[in-house]
Amino acid sequence: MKPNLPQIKNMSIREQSLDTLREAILSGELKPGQSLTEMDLSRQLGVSRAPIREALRILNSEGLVETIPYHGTTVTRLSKDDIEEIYGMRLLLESYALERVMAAGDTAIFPQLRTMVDGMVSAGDRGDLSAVNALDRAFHDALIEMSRHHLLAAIWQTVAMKVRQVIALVNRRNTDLTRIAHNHSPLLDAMEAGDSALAQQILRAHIATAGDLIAEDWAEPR
Amino acid sequence: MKPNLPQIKNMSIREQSLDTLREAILSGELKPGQSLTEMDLSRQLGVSRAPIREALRILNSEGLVETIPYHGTTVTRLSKDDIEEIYGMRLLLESYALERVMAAGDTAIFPQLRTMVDGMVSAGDRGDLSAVNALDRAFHDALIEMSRHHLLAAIWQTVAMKVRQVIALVNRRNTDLTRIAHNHSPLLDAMEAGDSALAQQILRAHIATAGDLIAEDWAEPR
DNA sequence: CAAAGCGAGATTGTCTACAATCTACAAGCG
DNA sequence: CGCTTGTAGATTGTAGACAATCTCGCTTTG
Repeated sequence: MKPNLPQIKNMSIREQSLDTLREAILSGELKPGQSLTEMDLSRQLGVSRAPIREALRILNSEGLVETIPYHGTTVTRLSKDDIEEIYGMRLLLESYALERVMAAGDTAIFPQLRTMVDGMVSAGDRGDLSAVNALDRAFHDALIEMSRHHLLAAIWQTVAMKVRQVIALVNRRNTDLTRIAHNHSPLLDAMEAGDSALAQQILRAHIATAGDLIAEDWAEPR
Repeated sequence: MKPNLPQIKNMSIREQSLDTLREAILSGELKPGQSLTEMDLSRQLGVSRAPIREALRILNSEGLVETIPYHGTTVTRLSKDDIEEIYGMRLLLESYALERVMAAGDTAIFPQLRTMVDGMVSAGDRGDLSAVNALDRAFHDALIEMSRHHLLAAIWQTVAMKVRQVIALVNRRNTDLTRIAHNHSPLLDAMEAGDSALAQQILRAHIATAGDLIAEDWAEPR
């Protein structure tokens, strides 16, 4: 009944441009401080300036770029303070999500998380960095999703984007990644055991550790 | 040496349109569900569609309007669940801000807050609704500002907008307002006394009460 | 009579051209 | 020499025209 066809591309040029630019920023392809001129972008993407401009407005309100009138648009710079703020906010939001998930007491959602954790651990053991990152993102996104709070999910989106950008810009040590991968297992254990306080404690330590590792390595660019 | 000239207005048409539209939505002039056509807006504001479109993209990413391709843009509808989410998020963010403010221990900021509270109480006593609302907003904005957390402030912006919109759409009872006005005083007292736990408790009760009062009165439109 | 197909009108999506503004460097003036 | 001023080039801001798409009522057809 639902063939689930691959949904032929039906996105407006604006949205395609938006996705392309956002992906380039989050992946670190476009680096903080880099200046973007509408003409260049429109030439590179083979479209006119109008949809590019609208995409840049959106990126601007998402905090990924900054525009100065008649001067130009640049990818937002990230300072060490910014990173600490990002991880502080991340902790606040995820902690709230976890609290809601635990309060709801819906155990049916745990197997899904377990699959991700297992995958993450094995990916970490075989040193597949990008797989660990992808599953890590999926796990935390799922946690937010399961909290069933639309506004929280929307805000999470913007914070998670910044987290992604930061991670793409630092060279994570391999050992850190495996450690992070293995950290998810006890968190989920505590959740499954219904031990809300312990789960909170592990989550806090997990995120704080990740944030500190990043902040340590952060080289203030230029 | 500094004649302090009145800084001639130099905002782009896009920004002026954005401010005008946002203000109209937040004040309730443009009601949830109302449809906005770009042509109408550009005629009413006397500008072309380009800056209107860019303004609408921004409002869309702020969650104030929703756009369906080739169909139109409408002011985002608000359900009772939305209001509960908004106040839940508001509580989370303000509580975090208060925690940071108390941890910083900078007492120099309190007189400023005291002035607002005094003004709010007297405005409440003489039944000046709009003054109470304005000072209430100023108080909570100041609290966020004093937490010295740029990302928190940015996120607060979007949540505070929704709060403003909600408040503009309900008929607040006069008695509620004076009660809310007087509630700020003990909060500030606890802050000045350095009693972080009590301040948190009062803040939580204050926001939760406000949210419940709103949610009670909320008539699901259409 | 019901359902599919067609077409007019309206609305959004995109493009191109032009205007306004900024930066930088050179020319003029004390 | 130092400061102001003007001009050129580049970039963003805005406008208007055209294309693509949707909605909805009408017609046609089985």
